[in-house]
Amino acid sequence: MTTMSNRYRAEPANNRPTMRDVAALAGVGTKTVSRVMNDEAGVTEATRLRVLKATKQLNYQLDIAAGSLRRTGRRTLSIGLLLPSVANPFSGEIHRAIEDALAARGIAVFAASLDDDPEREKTLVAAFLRRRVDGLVLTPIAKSQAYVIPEHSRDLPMVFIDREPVGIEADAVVTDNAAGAAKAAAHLISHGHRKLAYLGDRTDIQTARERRRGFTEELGRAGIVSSTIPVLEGLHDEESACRAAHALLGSDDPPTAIFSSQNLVTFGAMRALKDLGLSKRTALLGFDDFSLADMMDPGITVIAQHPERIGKLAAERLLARIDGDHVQPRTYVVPTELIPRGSGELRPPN
Amino acid sequence: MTTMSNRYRAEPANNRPTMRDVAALAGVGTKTVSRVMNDEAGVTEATRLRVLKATKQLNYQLDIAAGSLRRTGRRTLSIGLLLPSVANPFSGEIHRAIEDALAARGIAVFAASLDDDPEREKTLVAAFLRRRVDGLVLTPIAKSQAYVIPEHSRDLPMVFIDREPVGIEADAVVTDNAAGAAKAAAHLISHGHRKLAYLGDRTDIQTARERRRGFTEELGRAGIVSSTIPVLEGLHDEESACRAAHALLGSDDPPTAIFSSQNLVTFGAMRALKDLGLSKRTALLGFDDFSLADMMDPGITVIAQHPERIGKLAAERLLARIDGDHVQPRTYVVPTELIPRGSGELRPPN
DNA sequence: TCTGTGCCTGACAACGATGTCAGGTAGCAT
DNA sequence: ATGCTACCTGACATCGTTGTCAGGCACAGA
Repeated sequence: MTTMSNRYRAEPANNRPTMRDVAALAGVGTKTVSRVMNDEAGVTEATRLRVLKATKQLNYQLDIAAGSLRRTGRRTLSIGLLLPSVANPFSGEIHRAIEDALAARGIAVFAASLDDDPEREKTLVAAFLRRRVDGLVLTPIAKSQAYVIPEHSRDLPMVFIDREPVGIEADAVVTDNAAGAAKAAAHLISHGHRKLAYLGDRTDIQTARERRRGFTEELGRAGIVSSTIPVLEGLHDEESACRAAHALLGSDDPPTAIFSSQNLVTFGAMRALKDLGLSKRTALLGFDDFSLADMMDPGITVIAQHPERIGKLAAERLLARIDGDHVQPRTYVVPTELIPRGSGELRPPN
Repeated sequence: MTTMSNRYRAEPANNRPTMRDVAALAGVGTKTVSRVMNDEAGVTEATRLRVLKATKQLNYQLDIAAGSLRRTGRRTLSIGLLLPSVANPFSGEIHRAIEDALAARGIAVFAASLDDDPEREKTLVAAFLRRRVDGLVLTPIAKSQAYVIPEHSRDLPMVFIDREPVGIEADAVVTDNAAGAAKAAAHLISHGHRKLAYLGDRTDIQTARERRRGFTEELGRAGIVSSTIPVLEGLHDEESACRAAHALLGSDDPPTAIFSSQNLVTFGAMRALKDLGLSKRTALLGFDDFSLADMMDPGITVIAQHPERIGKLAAERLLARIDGDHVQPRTYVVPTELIPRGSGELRPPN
């Protein structure tokens, strides 16, 4: 009879065991199984072993989601992480640092990519909320993050990374972009350059604006009239940066040093310098480190960010909030580091 | 009175609204709200709008986990992804492709890093199972994956990537490692090399063994006695690879061409060649592409894998299984591509 | 022997949602 | 006016787990 009816099942009858199955097999109540699974006190060692044995026999796994439904605090032991792209190495480092910091607490990470799309930001945040994550780590891209105010007020822990949010007061962890760019300018100037050039990313991005600000402010401090310094912006990929650098270097009065505000822009500048045979004549200093920078000829001098520190700090702040910390939200700034490798130490031709 | 008692609350009373709150506000039953939230048929437009309005007013978000508890099929709309490391660019590409393939279905991705630790593999899989993911995409690292047989038999969709699992018959998506390595050998041989060398990764890794097999088999086909070809293995990082390459190139009868089986090994070889000033004399061909390979001098010729294709295929297989596909599990092989950039086309000195 | 004190346990309700199913209403034909 | 559809709608049980709480048992002290 039963075998007959099995024949008509679309799926095998092989259902996942529940706490009741374990309880029945161990001859105890479900609550006792629950206590054992959660390492609660007040269970005899003998009972505990009996339950664990049943657990193994049935290959039972606790259902965290079902538990969190009833559990006080309703923790799902998961958080949502929104990155420019999980395929981006900088994002990958941050992701890894966050994972490491949360793994000890058994918290799993939902990761998703924004692709510079403000709409996606909202969609993905909503998707995380529907999964009742215990917290969010977000890279803001939309014009305003005011849409998460309701959740933030409901005490959903939230930390923004890389850029500060707009329209909401919340924790943020960012690189010291202005100081880093200023450091770059100072470095080039100290190597004798007066004819600098700035190759920058899209100006709608906060970090790009900060880097430009730091750069030009440092020019001011050095007494260089910034109107004499070419500033090419809106470069968001290698190709456009390469074209811009070509134009710059082919002009009547080419710069002796280039500062590029971002990785892809740096790559574009490197290619242009290589094309024109200027790699060893025109100084280049890029914001953001990248692998193999030291293997180039000359090695590429960079302002390195510390993605692993950003990730670690963000995770620590998030955990603190999850644990009930209610201090005033603030922005945490992570310093940069200048790594000289040759390209930034080239001196201007006499 | 209420204000007084509020003073003693640890947390704001600001609880997340439930379906009952929405139902009450809209003046309907919870089931109707459920129907609206899930776009089920059979709700008057007027009712629908009333519910949606209440939804917005309360800022209500459906709880997917709670729903999946009762929902037939018990889908959580999430999957687990296990990678060597989320910080690894190759893994990042795969991750991204998987995310893109699953986003259309509203499926979120839990990502985690293995760090070459077999124990972590089991721990992380268990963590995913406790969250009742709808499927798993795993990079196997443990000696055997037999431990997931119970879950696999319970019809939990599962696709292994990069390496085939051991001790279980399941879908896998892998690069054609042997063919790629053979292609590399043939390429070097066709450029006049007879004195090749092989720099390889740890031999406990399946992909590394496959690459070595493909390489030596091609030597055989070309009539080169493989015992005359130095094979240095067990290189798992840039430093050890660099040392090995140094030893090799400094020997009495150095090779005229080097094949490196993996990115970090390639980097080590590049550094050694640079140190010894041999970059433009000794041919180098690496397995696996990397960014800036074209910016080196000479550009580095590689056997490129297609992480985006691996990820896409893995996600497609997983979705098919989730949708009830029960075909016999098999291994899907993704071809490689030789990208000539200069280093692999150097000819041996006469 | 009897009472009291702890310590273990399990029955039961509840978490937030959905499947089932019966009831109610409107529209149409008779 | 009546009966029949067809369509909407909501009450209720239920998914797998945990919080609450009361009951039971062993052991110690009187």
